[in-house]
Amino acid sequence: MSSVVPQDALVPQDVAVSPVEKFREFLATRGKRLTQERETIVREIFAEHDHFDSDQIVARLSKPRINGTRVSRATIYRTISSLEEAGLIRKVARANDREVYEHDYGYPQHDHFICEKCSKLVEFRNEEISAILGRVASEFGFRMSGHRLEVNGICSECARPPERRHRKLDMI
Amino acid sequence: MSSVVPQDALVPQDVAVSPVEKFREFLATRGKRLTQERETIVREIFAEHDHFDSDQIVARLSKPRINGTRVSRATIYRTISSLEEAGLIRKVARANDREVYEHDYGYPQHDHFICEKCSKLVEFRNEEISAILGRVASEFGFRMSGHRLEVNGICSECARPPERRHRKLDMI
DNA sequence: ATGGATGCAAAGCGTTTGCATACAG
DNA sequence: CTGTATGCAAACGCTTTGCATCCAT
Repeated sequence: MSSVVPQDALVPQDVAVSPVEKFREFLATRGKRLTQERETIVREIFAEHDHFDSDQIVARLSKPRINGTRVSRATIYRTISSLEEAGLIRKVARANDREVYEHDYGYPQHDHFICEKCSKLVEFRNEEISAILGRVASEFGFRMSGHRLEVNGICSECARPPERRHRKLDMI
Repeated sequence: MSSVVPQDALVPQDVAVSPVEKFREFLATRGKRLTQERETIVREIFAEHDHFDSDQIVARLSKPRINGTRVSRATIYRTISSLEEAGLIRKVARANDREVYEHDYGYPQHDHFICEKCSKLVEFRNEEISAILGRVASEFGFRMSGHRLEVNGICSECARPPERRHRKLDMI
């Protein structure tokens, strides 16, 4: 699963507190602790800005690791749920029967193109949409808290007709 | 001025062919037949314009029926998949770990509010959004085939502060 | 001590599928 | 006859959970 972030609007915003710290605060409000395992998971998830599913994290953390904590599947699932509650991550889509998550903390609201051929997720941002939604919601007396917008179709790469490696060969 | 097309815009459009007939045509192109079971399922699904999940249809059709065919769970799942391929229905959301479908054939494109409290789905239609998406997609060289937009929040009913049945009682 | 956290394995649950049987053309 | 469709039950795959153990305060 790859994700392209072509717009500079989607680089991380400056956030005062790191995801780990943010999570610790959240846990504290629930009388819970930031354990070694939880911290490992958060660091792994926020190591780079990319979409992910639970199984990918399991794959990386649940087998004996040279350096670092090994974390069980159960704990990973439980922690991902907490991270979602904490607002650090959110579900963006479903692919291959798996929930796909992305960072929510420290990144601006955006939506996604999903290529029906290669399953690539491409982020895009558009102010107008949020604005319209806010307006439409209020017309319905609906108190909007967020939205999820997936645009399906074929990405430019997959749409390109199959071509030989070099254009000149086409002249045969 | 409202760009929202309220409920009555979402009544069925005049369609030349009934869902059953449309499905028969689709099946024909695949060398398949419209069986008694398949017809029963389509009729049940299109009996009224409402969202549904597989289990609801199973509940209605998979037990011995006084009048009408009984249909197995497997056939219902298989037929719902076909209906989706045929473009007669489409997935709109996921609720309680189940895919939620709606009629796609004969109804205009629209989006949904989803109440986080009562899970109610409210349809709304807005031309601007489609227009913007078309524009943004083309900027990305993305060939858009459709979209899925869920707006989360609290519906007007659930947002209303809890009040006693009759206002006069409030005066006690 | 004590309540929270982890890991393991088993259970859950919606959905899919293999297979034997039934059926339509 | 031959390919398709159905029903049943078992299989699947992701996710959740019961429970014994472990750990931090």
